[in-house]
Amino acid sequence: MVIRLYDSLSAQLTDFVPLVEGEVGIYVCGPTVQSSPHIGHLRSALVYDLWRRWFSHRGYRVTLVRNVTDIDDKILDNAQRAADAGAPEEWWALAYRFELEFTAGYTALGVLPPTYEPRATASVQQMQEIIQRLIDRGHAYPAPDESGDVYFDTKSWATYGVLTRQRADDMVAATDSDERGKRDPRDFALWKGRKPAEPESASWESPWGPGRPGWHIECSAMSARYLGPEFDIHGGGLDLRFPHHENELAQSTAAGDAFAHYWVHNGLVNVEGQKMSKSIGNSIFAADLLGAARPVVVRYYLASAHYRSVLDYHDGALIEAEAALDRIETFLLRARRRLADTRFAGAGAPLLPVAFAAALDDDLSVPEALAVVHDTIRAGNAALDAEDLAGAADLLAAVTAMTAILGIDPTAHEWNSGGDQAAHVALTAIVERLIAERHDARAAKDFARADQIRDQLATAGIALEDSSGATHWSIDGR
RNA sequence: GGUGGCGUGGCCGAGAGGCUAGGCAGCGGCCUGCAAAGCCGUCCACACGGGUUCGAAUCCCGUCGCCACCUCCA
Repeated sequence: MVIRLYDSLSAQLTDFVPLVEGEVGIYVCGPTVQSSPHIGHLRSALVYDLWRRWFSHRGYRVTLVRNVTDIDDKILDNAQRAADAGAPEEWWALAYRFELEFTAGYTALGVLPPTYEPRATASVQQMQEIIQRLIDRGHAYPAPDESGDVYFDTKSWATYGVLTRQRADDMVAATDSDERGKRDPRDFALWKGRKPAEPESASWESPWGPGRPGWHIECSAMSARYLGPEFDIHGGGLDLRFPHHENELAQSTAAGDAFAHYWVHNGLVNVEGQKMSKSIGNSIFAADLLGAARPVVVRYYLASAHYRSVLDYHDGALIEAEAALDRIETFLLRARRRLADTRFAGAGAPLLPVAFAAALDDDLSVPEALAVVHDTIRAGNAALDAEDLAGAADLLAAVTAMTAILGIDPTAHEWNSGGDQAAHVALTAIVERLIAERHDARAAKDFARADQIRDQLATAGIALEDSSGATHWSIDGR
């Protein structure tokens, strides 16, 4: 079965053909760690986590590289601002502090660590080598002023603009405030000469004088360093297509690297139909989102729209996701409860439904895959209703396998951090005592008393469900 | 000016020439002492106007509305 993906460069769905049989190398643009992670960063990381999980399931050996850009104008600006405000923090401390926030957000969401997570500052030498190659090949030039800047010469590269299908002449002239020594306004900085006000720690020696890398070069350097000059998939947010990815593509190919075979871009997240922006102040930060619902609910929500669609965050979005996930959780628990202590416990062929696999093969169509999950749950519930335990066991195994691949099994260990065992034992004793009392009341047809007990437990957030023979209790549906 | 995308039932959100997802909410039923959970049924939509076709939500043309990017961006 072949995996198909939408390649932004050719603008069409394409069969994925790996460079090396059985292997796939994926480079994803990670964050510039200049401020706290928001919902869009989480979605992006999750999208490539899902791609990675699916490729792995399909038997590929996946090398996923997601960088951290830890040197950049904004990081320096923010550090300077902190100093101005009387709360000095070194730029590298600031960058690392935010990097830890990103990692915490990813971890909470169940995003698996990438194979490697390189920092830009650790690959400055590799960047300089590419810049030198570009100069040697006539595609880059040191600025004629004394700035120490080096620019990519867009006019020298005929295919500049292919990724976003733009002709240079049609582009709106850059409103770049600092053109300095550029030959053309579209040229972009590969290397930025050190300015007197900038900290020495943010400066590296180079053949063109002390300075630091421009914004795009780090990805060209790190992708080549870890995946090779030619690799399979390059991913990132849709907003990075231009200029970031366009420039990466231009500089890498102009330097002689074959670069990525496929380009994948994930859609952005809007809030109440609007783009998130600092000026509107409508950003949904990772910490807020993860505080608003169980992490697995957030994961389900972020994964539930197709990865290339715009995802709109609105009031109630998490409640809807919670409802859908509760359905999954209720089935898993119900089925395991019913099958426990039968010969079907833990049985069931763990076969992935064909439709589920086909959906994910088709450009990672998680929405369709989720439809299969829900269809399977309906069939599983029906099997349980009909006391078809063999059938239920198979369907339970299928749902377990599907939700494991998507990382949305709410009963999985990763989402359940132990809790207080002693407290749980104590609670169980009390609740079971009340359930027994209610059982007696029901047997005596004293339904007023039975309902009173149920209502009291409900007030404490404990729900009772009667089924044939036994009463099941749970806290908040869990 | 250039490039790309979107408009689907009460809401979210897939699909992509005929078999017309899925979730949530609603309604009817079954089950239950009553519930809950579950099951069955129901609600059968694709911005608008033309066209192609035996057949269009899907293809083509046009119109309207919305959005993104064009050197800060996941």
